[in-house]
Amino acid sequence: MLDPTQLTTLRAVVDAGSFAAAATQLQYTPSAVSQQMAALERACGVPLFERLPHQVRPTAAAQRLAELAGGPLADLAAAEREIAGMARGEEGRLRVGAFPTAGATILPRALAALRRLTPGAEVELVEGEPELLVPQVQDGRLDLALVYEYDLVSADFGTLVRVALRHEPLRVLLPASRRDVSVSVRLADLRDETFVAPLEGSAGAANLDRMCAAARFRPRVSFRSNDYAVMRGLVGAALGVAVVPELGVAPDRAVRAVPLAGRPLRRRVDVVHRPTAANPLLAPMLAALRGV
Amino acid sequence: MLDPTQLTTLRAVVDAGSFAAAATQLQYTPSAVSQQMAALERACGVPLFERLPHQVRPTAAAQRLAELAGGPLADLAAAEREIAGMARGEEGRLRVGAFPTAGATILPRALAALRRLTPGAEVELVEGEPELLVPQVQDGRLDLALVYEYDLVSADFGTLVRVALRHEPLRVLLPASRRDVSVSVRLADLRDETFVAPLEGSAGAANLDRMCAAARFRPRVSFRSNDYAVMRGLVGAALGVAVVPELGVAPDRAVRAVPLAGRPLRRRVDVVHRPTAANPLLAPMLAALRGV
DNA sequence: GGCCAAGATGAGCAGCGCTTAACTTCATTA
DNA sequence: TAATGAAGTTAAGCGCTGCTCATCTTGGCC
Repeated sequence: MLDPTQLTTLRAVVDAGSFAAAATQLQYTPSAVSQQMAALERACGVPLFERLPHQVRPTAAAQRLAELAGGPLADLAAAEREIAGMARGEEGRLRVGAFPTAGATILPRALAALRRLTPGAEVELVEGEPELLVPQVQDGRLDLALVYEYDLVSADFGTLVRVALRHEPLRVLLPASRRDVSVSVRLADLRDETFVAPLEGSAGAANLDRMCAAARFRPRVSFRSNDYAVMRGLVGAALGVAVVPELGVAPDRAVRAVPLAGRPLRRRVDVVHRPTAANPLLAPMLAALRGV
Repeated sequence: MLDPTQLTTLRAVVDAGSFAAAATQLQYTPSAVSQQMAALERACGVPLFERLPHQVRPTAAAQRLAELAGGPLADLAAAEREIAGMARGEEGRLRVGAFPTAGATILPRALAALRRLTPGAEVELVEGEPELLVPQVQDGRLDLALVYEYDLVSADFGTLVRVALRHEPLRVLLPASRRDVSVSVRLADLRDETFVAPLEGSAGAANLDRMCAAARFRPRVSFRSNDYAVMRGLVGAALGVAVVPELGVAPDRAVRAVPLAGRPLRRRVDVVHRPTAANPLLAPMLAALRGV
């Protein structure tokens, strides 16, 4: 492979018209230019200069080579600049996963902060439950993901790095018509209620089951959904009560959200990523998330 | 400047999927590949691989870089091939000058021979008198030139290299009607003739003057031309006699060409070029010319 | 549990490419 | 004609680079 350094020097020589001028321009000694050009001639197997007293004259081969080398040298420099931009996080793409509620709440604010930090970055968003996102982070399809884990339902994040973002207390959703509870409610007092529960098999459903088991009852379930808006609607229609994390609470005149009495049970929200911080945008994104 | 060797290795790694496979493919040791990629990462300032047990996974930056580098690397290789072709004389251009008669006689045969030697070569032809061509060879506008020099009119070729191609005897052109001379003629016997001479100031005219001066007379000139066909026409019309080199003789029933008696006076035909054999096509062309 | 494969790391060594310095060759100028 | 200076070349020296070889680490696999 022809040496780009020598080709750059060749172009400088052809442009400047002499070894000495090219040396000045490139911050070399004339000797270095002379040796580089001699080496390039050896590599090409063709004379690149006619040696005249006090000057050199580029041959047709040298002029052609200088011309041919211009494009690739510029392209390499452009590639270097683009990669440097990626290194600084000015360009590049970050693939982010998030559980549905986070996508609507935490993420937009974090992404706004990221945009301020790295205006050129592209972000690809994937919504899904932690069980779906974690494998994608592990195998590299995602750079990071927002996931949750109930205190009572441990999840497996393998070797991924977890950064805790927040701990959400769980709330009980009651129809607004219910006046029999005030500032808080004990779960055991809900043993005779009908529950609006998460879908069977989900971490939320397992969490509810374990909470109730700790309170010595099995919840009677009337409806199931993983969509907190749906759950609120059902509760507001007095079709049951629900236990949801704080992010699942929204202003709704038909629904009251009441803290649980006793030891606080929570859902933690984590961001997970591979230990290798391979994407330069990962650090700013983590910073943005922590700042929310 | 990013190192093309490392970029080539990067592409091999991204293609092959592992350092070891790339090493095998490129005839390196795995250690060399590992060190090259570490150096490239240092140069880029961005992780190019996620290190997993027993494998590496190229990051988005690595894939982008491999993609970006493909073009320039291929272009550099293509440039190298083209220059190698020029070095072998398979392509490239040779700029040849020749005096007018040579252009019609010696050159075509030499160029046919050159075409056999280097089929891909391009030849640029310039016709002109030696006084015009020699400076063009000296300053590089021509690679070589066919020139002549009369024995009696020395020419200045500066530092150019001269290769003698042939020595042309001079001939006297007489109207065919002239029966008073047979196998040869002494110049002194032509002292009362009218001459068809080369243009004043040309080497041919100087040659005629000096020849005649040596024979103790000044030629009476009726017509002047540097075109041998014109001169033959004038002689054939019995408007004078002429002295021309052998290349100026052509079959013509109205004209007889007779050798000069006495010490042979000649015109030498040389090829001249700069001492630096900078054009790879120069050597084959010289060979072709010598072969004519 | 032992083995193997992939990659990382350190030592060592050869070669490359720079600078410095001295030399050659001309052109310019006194 | 001699001195000066500029351009290029060449030799010496040295530090850095980049390879190989050897060794180590890690984790999958029989």
